[in-house]
Amino acid sequence: MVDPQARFEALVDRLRGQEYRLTPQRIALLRLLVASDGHPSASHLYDQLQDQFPTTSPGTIYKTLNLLKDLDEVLELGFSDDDNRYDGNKPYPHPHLICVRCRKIMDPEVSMAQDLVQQVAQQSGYQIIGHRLDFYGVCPDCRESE
Amino acid sequence: MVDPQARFEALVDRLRGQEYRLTPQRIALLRLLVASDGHPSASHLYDQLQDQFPTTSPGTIYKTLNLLKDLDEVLELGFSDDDNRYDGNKPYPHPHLICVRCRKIMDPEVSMAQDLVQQVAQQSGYQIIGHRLDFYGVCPDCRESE
DNA sequence: GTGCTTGCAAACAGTTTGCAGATAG
DNA sequence: CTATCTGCAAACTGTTTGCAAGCAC
Repeated sequence: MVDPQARFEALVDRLRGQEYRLTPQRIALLRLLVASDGHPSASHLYDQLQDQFPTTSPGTIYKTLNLLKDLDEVLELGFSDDDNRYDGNKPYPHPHLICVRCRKIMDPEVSMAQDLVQQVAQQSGYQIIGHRLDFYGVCPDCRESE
Repeated sequence: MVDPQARFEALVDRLRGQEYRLTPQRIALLRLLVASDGHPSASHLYDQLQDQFPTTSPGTIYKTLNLLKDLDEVLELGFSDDDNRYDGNKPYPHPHLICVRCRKIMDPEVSMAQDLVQQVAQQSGYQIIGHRLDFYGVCPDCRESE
């Protein structure tokens, strides 16, 4: 759906275009973000960075993720009972399918989602500026190993 | 939509039916829950209980809310960046309309929501066991006072 | 009287913040 | 050279847990 290399370059350009610095740590994080389609958590990203940057810290990762979030280049999925998850490939609201067992997060294809947003806007009179559509179930892998 | 008195009695019966004790604190909390249609937070409930029970503690409130949640008699809306909110009147998943300014939470009338759940189930092959449909906007009151 | 519940305080977990030293541009 | 970034550690916040005393049944 998204070409990882193109997306990586777009993110690099976006940072370079402003006064932001392209540190090796940030470049590695951007690569990980665009290479993940499982919606990684900060601690997952932290683990993956240990090889290249054994001294990197959670704080740095959160700072970069928050920077990207402020630039609207990453979508943060917050959970009150679990780590936040991040999507650097589709940084705009879209439906998510969450396995309650292994916590894998997928993007289902649902044509009806935008229609629903419209319906809420029309019915309520609110101007809808964002949404969060999460569906919970057990993924095929977890169902199998029951 | 829900008769508060009837709902209150249903909750009381539910607790009495099991081995749970109907303490004055719990009864007051149940009354507050069914009387609120604004999806109160634990700290909001705590504030409201101060008159009647000046020594009540957040811990007790959370314990009772978690008990009701385990009995599927209250719906918990968790937020990673804000207090959890609780709905004791409609303790099943349904769409919410959230004001990003004053954090008021309403229940929009949306006929399409169940269709969307169906569509996700069909398209993904997951058995959907829950969902969370949140829409963000600015409520009329807050829009007015801009 | 029994054992669930309360209230208090400490613990918890994920995230944020502050700061001194390091480094990208 | 300078302002931003990193890494570390402490702080923060909402929620949970442990425990002794209280109270519903």
